[in-house]
Amino acid sequence: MQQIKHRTNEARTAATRAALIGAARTLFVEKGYGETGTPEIVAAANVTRGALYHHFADKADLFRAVVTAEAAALAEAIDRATIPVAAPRTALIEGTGAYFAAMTVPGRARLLLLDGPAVLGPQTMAELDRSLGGATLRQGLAEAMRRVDPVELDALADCLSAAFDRAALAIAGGADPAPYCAAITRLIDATLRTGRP
Amino acid sequence: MQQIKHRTNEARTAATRAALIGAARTLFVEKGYGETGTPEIVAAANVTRGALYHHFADKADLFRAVVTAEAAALAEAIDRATIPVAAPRTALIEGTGAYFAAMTVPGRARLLLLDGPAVLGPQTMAELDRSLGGATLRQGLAEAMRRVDPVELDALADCLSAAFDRAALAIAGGADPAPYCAAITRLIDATLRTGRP
DNA sequence: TTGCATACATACAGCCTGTATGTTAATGAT
DNA sequence: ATCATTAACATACAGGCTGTATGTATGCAA
Repeated sequence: MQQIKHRTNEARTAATRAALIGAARTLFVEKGYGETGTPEIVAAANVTRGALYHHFADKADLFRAVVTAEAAALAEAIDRATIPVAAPRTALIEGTGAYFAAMTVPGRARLLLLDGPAVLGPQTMAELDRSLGGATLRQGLAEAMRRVDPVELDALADCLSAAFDRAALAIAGGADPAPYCAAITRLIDATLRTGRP
Repeated sequence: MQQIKHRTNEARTAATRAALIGAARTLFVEKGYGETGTPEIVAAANVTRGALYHHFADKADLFRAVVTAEAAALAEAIDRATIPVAAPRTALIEGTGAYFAAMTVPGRARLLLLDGPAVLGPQTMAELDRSLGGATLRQGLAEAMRRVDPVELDALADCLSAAFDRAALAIAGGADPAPYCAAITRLIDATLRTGRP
């Protein structure tokens, strides 16, 4: 630990930011945003509060960085698992399966579905979702239901994703995944059936 | 304001509790749970912090009282609007309409759908919902879809109510209600259609 | 009326947040 | 290679907030 000579500034910044985000993620998941103090975070990251407030505007800004990283990891996991498929219905089913699988990462549901919306607001979370994960669900629905008004399709995608979120949260909370998967599959199939008479 | 002689203890308690819950509700809605301090609350309620901590264990306990009252008001509004109807499909559509109408009360969506779950936890909110609003949606679904496994029906009701919640939150956030109502109606009809082949 | 419990009010200790200021090391220009 | 500048911290401080401990007055029951 003594050979740390001539470290470039860029590397220093990356290291401390990563340490802070990692430690903060652990504590935010364990105790929640409100119950986690910055002294605790910097102690876990082996830095001082000065470093924290040098890299982040405030505690909420650090939390935003944690949530953004988590959303990016989620999007990447889904992208990685989603192989381009022909049938739109299959794509939707597989997509939600990938979503559920990626959502089992410990703490992810709490960060993205519980504390995130409360601390950063729903519109910030929606923008984040749009900029990263993209409108995968919306596109899948659009492809499968051509005759639906695009404005209603937006709302429909929003409501369906809320249903998926609730299922993911319930599973993360210890619920049996099977009935939720069945319910979600039923919901998708039922919705698709209304798109083409 | 000087004629307050010989007030019974019960009345005093009811008055201060009501003043605290009312003031807290206003501030929690305006600024959120985390950004609202107890000094602010007691100033708005014209009491001292001593009174607050005499009637409530801590700030979260006061918040719980606010959320409980809000959930009770929501349940009562829905009960009041829901006239016993014969057709189960009509009952479901009317029920969600009553839910949306009751959810337009300013601040209600934030309290019940945003800060509530984050501060009190999803299971506490679910228990609260169960003890007050009851399983209206679940019962309606069960009546319309006899052949579905009860366990899956629970999950289905949970997911559907999440979709309703998202719609209510979006509308409370300024979104156009029309497409959301259309999407929800479509979702209900599509789901019901899967219950009876 | 007298003793007790309730309903507060006040004071205090500890923690946490954000900022201001100081210090060291890297970077860019000469 | 040197020097000025700036980034990357570290430390110290002020203010506010939470929860508790203690004190007081009023309703209540015997």
